[in-house]
Amino acid sequence: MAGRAVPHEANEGLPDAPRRRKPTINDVASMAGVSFGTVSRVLNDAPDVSAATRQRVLQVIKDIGYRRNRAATALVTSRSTSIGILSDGSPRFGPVGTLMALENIARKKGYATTVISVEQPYGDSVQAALDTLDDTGVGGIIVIAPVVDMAAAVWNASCRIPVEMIAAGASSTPNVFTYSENQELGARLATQHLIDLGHTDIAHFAGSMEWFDGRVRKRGWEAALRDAGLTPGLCLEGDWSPRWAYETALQLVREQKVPQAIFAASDHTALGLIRAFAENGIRVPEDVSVVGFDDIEGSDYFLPPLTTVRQDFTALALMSMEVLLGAMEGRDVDRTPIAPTLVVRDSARQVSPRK
Amino acid sequence: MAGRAVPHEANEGLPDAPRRRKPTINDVASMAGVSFGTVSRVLNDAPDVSAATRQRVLQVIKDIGYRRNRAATALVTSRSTSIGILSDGSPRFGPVGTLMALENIARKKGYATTVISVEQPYGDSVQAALDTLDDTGVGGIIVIAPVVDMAAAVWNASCRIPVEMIAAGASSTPNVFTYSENQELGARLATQHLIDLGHTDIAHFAGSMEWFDGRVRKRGWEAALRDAGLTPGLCLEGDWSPRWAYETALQLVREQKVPQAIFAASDHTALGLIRAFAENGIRVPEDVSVVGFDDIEGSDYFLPPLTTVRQDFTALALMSMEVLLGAMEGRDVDRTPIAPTLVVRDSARQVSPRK
DNA sequence: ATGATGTCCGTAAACGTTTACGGCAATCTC
DNA sequence: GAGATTGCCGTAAACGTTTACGGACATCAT
Repeated sequence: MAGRAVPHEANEGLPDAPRRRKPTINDVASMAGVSFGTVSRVLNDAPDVSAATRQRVLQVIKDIGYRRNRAATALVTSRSTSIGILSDGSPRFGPVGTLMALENIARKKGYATTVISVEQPYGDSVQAALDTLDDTGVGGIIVIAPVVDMAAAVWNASCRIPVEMIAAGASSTPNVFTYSENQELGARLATQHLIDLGHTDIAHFAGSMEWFDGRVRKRGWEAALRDAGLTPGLCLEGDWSPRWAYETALQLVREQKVPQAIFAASDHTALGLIRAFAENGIRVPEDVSVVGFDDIEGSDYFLPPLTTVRQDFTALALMSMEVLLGAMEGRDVDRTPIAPTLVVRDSARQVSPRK
Repeated sequence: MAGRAVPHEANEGLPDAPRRRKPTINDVASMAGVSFGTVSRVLNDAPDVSAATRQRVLQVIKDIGYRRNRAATALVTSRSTSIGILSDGSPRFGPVGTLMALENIARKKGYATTVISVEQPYGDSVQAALDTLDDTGVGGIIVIAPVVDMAAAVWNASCRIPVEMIAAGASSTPNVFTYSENQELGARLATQHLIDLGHTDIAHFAGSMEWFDGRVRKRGWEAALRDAGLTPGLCLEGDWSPRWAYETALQLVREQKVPQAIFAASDHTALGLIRAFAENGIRVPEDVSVVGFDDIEGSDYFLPPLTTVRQDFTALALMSMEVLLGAMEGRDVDRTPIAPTLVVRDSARQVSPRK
């Protein structure tokens, strides 16, 4: 039976090897010939430990692969090293982008993130999620609430720990403060670009009015027009989908009501309406100018490459993490919103002198 | 001072209200007139407690909003109610889709998820992330490893708790077992579709060979061709980006080497090459048939609507969660991979009888 | 009445840390 | 050289649970 190959679980049969139990602070202490108090001190970079001892302890820690038990620490300090993220389950561009960026920033700041998502109807589910997050010992919570109803649920919920909400254009309450990019500005940028190109008949294919983003982008469109002394044109309210935009645009074509220029509330929306036009021989940008919103991957390779507005999710995540950390530590931080940028490509052109 | 509106933080000024400390099991016990042991029993649905007492305790719990301290529980039981997800930081379609789906499934199964992402170079960072995850007390870890290097780092890492890797076509090791969709099948489906349409000159705009997905999709393309008795045509290896596809396709046009049909490794790739063709008067699908992979949002509204293959991330997440949970509980579960499906739209057509 | 049997409940110890406190040398002060 | 000071370290208690054990009381058969 010699030479039997047992590649892993090598300590399986050893009589007194401690069943792969994680080493504790006491193991370290006895191996280093000190008391657990001393080990705790070096773990926490506390003073009152000589350089020599510190070295020795550190060495033992490395040797036996000791890792601090977070549960025990959390229990006694009730401090935590992770932050919670509550998101809606939607796979849409904005929320997902924010989520990924948040995770990245948190990691760089040394925080783990635990995320929970909720689905419609948002009611108790939001409160429950907040509670669960609290239970897991997060120090603060960031809510990605693109949908108005979800934000309302958050406002109505109660929570011991700091809660920050990322919701475009929503207002802060004493319990939960909000942060977001200045999407209204983004919409203004888009619309203004169209105005600068000489267009006066500028329609809006809006997103869902159940979303803050939809509301705010529409508001920006209106405001830009108003400020330029133009009367807002057609505004159709949809659901962000290419399908809706396609069908709505088809309708416009049938009714011969195709506008000069269109600000689409999202790139996906733009995609749908551009196809509807293409199928009917209406060219973008020659016949109608279009600008989108989001700058999704590939929008630079649409036909035509889409002029759109880009949000900086990394900056957003960075700022909102800063804000949350500030709240957790009782600091006060600057809270001016991030500005999106216009990226101009080929889907909008100078108004043509036709007719 | 009567009637003053103080909607929240109501107990702020009360003299002897315990500074909003979370109630403990002892608080519940004393209020219900039992010992903490009894409360623990009702908390854990243990027997040996009379119906009446159970009711009373439950009522108190509800009244004072008691919630079990997870850290304390974890400390003593060393069991956990959350699972860890390790992902690469890439915002690409596949990984993100998987991530979102995993989170959803986990929540439905009553698990919280804590996610950490790592960036290149994957080396110690992967081991560190695994350790951190372990520290936070997760019961198992799912790694989303689209990139070969990352998977290698996982294979080389060591971890006390079960680790499952989602990596297309990678093999299991004793330490970490893998699971994935059958992307090779997906690629075969796409290629076979082109073959069935009568094409014989079928090129492949491949993804990155640093990705499992890129490798496996290429393998599927080759296999389908071989099985049909056809010799594989041109294969260009790229990086998933529309830009690369665009420039590569342009090159093909210049060299007059545009193939009859193309299987693009991703919808984004398809997007780029279609634009290159469009700019040069080459029509899809009239002049060249294209099928993509991913079925990203909006691909049904590309010009033309893209024939592509769709992965079922929900099913994938469900299965892999099942597998992980099985491993955590020592069960054995079925591990046959999910099959993607072909969704045919307008970008591929019967071979034209030109020339 | 006696012992056996069950039902319900209380108690002690443990999980792995942190923190506050106290103690013992060695060094300094005059 | 006596007292005060400093630098280093050990110890006890606490954090909020779970688990194993044991005890009180009522019920039942004999």
